[in-house]
Amino acid sequence: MFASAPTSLHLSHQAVFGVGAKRQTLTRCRPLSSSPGAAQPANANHLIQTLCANGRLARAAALLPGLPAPTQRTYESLLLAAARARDAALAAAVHRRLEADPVFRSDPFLSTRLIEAYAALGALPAARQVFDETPVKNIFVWNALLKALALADHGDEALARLADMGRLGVPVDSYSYTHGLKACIAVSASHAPASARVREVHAHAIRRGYALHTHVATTLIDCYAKLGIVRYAESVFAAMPERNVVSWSAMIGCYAKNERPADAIELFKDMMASDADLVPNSITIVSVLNACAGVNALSHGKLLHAYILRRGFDSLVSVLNALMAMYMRCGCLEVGRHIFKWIGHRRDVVSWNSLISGYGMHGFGPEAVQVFEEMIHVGFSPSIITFISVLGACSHAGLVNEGKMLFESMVEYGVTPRAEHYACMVDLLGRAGQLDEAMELIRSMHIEPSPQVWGALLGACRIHGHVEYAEIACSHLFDLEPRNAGNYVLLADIYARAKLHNQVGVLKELLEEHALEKVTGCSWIEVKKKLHSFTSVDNKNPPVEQLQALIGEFVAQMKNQGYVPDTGIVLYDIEGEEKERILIGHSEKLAVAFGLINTCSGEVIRITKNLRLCEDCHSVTKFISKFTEREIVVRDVNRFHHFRDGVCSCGDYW
DNA sequence: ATAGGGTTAG
Repeated sequence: MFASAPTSLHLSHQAVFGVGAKRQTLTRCRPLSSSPGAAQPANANHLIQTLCANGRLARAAALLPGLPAPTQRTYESLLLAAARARDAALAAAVHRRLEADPVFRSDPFLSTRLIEAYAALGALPAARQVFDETPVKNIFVWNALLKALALADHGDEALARLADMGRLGVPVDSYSYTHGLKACIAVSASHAPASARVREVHAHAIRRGYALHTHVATTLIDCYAKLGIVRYAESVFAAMPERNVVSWSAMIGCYAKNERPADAIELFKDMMASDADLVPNSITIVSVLNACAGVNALSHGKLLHAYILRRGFDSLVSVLNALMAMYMRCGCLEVGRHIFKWIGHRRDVVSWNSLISGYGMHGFGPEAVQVFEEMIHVGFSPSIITFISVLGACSHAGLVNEGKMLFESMVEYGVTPRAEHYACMVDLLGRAGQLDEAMELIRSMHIEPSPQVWGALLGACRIHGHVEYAEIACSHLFDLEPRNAGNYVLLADIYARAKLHNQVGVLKELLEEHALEKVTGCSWIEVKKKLHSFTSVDNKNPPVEQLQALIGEFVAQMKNQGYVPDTGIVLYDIEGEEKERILIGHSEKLAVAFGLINTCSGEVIRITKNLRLCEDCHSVTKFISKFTEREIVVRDVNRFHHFRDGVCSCGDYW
């Protein structure tokens, strides 16, 4: 009676969960209680499985060698646990045991689990070996290999394996495509560019009738989003018959990632209007909040805030982090700080990073450093992004010594400085006028300086009129990013201010020769929940004339007080008066004028600009804030400027 | 048995 207990227990376990019988048909099954003398096997199998489930891997591993007959379930438990705990030694031990097992050595189910475990451990060669040694490769085995290739960013090999499947007549399924596509978008060293690989798999999926499968199509959208090919993502999305929250979220995320936040918000509205059963989840919310932050659409962000509270999404830290970041990026630092407090003990590194960068972008350098110190004090480990945030904050506030100390301290926290951190330091030193030190730092770099590093130097050269270093920076930038018109324009600007007109001409020819278009200055403002945007070149709209006239009146007032328009920067060969007219038409001034006309007195005017704020707009906006007694908050590409009573929060340092 | 979308950065 008692002797047979383990066996009957085992059987009833299978009967209760209803899995054993099914698995017996799928795979070979070891006969239960093969030797009557060993009451151990069934017991030991259960024990190992229990230990694995409770994370006690060392004990489970110790029992394995002495176990004469492990079951499929035992192997599976061990492999899942090894993958979860990143225990490479355990995975290898199970692998060895499995190879010596006459019953399970060729079992495709366990091969799949083994490949998955090796993939999770980053051991691609071992995963490949298991795959090669599996005699009967079912679709699960193939898909596990494709997943391993995706995790290891081996796009070309994934493509080759998909081709193998076709040649061998293995039917490819939707899982094969999703894994294959994920492998394709890797940018690591490979033969074919990522976009070519994705298009190849896309074409393959079309031929096999899988391109509209919900998971496959959603993955395609995400791939094209990551590659920046928005129109392909759009066409996949448009062709889908059946869209769910995930596909909508992927398309919204595509716009948000590719600098089209306004389209992301519009698509979210479409989603809400399209189907009552389509309910946004936390990921949708986070994407849309990010888009709101991107266009400074505070009123829409507030609507989402209300939605979050109504639906209980405020229980999720990720949502609160995104909400907090949205408020701060829309100019409401205080609200962001309040939400940070509200998150309380649930805050994670992202929350801390957000607060630091929030202070940074609003020019509160010392506060950002203080938050950094507090974060360390309460036991958080700073990440790569923490340092980018805090160094950026130092840069905006001109905290050179603090920045240097933080940069030096990075190694102590186990964070190796990357090009991004060097770019922050070059920016910090350069803005502060320490151009020689900035140059020295670049020369001391043990990694290749990125375009961002040279770009930071070039930006500093523009502020301080340093022609020599600007030329050095550009000699690299023209090589690294030949199609970036901004670099040519900056250098031309530096030459123009140095009155080197011949060189200005040379650069203008270069721009035309390569048909490079500079980014048009664009500013926008939200009035009555609607975004109104202005560009500098657009002076055909009748309302713009009215706005220019208003600015003209302010400028006339300012001239009486000794203001001289900053016409040194305009690159065209035109007369002084025409230059002034162009300055008056700068998009940021137009947006301010529009805000003055269309908002009530006392209301804060919030403007967003896609480029750095120019000196002339900065001076004029300071004047307007005093003259009209209006608070004006301008967000440019880098930071916030709070204009109040003729003074800007940046202290004219930006 | 396996799979799809998100947050912090200059």
